[in-house]
Amino acid sequence: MNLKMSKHPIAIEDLLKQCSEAGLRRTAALEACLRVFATADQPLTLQQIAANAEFGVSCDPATIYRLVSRLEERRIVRRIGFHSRAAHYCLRESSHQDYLICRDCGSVEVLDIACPVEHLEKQIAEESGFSDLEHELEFFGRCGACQK
Amino acid sequence: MNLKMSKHPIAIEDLLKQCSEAGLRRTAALEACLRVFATADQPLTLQQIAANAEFGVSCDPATIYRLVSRLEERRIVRRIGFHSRAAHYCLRESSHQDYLICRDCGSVEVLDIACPVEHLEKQIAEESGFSDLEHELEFFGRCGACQK
DNA sequence: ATACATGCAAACATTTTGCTTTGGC
DNA sequence: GCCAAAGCAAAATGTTTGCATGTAT
Repeated sequence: MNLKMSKHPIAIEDLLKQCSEAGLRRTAALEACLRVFATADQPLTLQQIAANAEFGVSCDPATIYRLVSRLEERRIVRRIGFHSRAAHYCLRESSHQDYLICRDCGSVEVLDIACPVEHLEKQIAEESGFSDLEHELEFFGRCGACQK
Repeated sequence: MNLKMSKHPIAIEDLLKQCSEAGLRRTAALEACLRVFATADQPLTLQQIAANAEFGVSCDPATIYRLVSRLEERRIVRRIGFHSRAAHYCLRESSHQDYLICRDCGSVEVLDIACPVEHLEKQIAEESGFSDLEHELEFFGRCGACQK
């Protein structure tokens, strides 16, 4: 089994169509941004998007920020990881690493569940050459209070 | 089954002992910080630590930053989530949400694995009252290059 | 006494917003 | 022509460092 993702080519035109259906205008920055996303083999920061060779045009950071935010709102791209700007810390003593996080209010709950990926972790350690593997599992959603 | 974590009391003295064995001095800020961590029911930001009622003493943000960094280095606390300061984005089109991340160089690889938590996600959705659940699974470690 | 920890101030990186101008529809 | 998007500038947020002073060991 190969762990790395096998990339099938993504058609920019399809993405552009999605965007226009979502009410976005076909601008140079949008096309550039989609080109970068479509060819990227890993998640990118806003800076990395701008710096990518595929991007081609020069563009203000604020523009990329707003553009990607729009894409995120329209669920064409996803922002990964904790959405909070600040880092979170907890005692290592507690072995829990599974979280339930509200997208809206940012609340973080710790889940008390049996970890389902122990076996997977071993396999990844062997195949990837990474050492000292640990993992975290996060569930993102909208909490009861924020649904109202 | 109750998803929420059941907290067993954590002895501050034990933590202080760990710290002193790790070469840290027993300062007011250290004690305050451990008090907060020991009573917290979720991961905290540096600001939340300082603002917590348990903290008690007033203390410069830079001090807390360095203190928690020291605790992290000594593996007494853990920093959760992507360690990068910048947010990462990717196309939603690709359904992959499993990552292998190097703690040192920050590289992010996308893993092509069958997701082991579908079932769990349904259960959590039912029991938590959260809507629109999605999840991410991250493996953190040290990549081959960074091990040298 | 010494080295580690703190406070204060400043630099830094990134995100976010306000306002004007440009350009897609 | 209208409204969304871009550019530019500045504020906001959170992290990180430098240096002088304080304090645990």
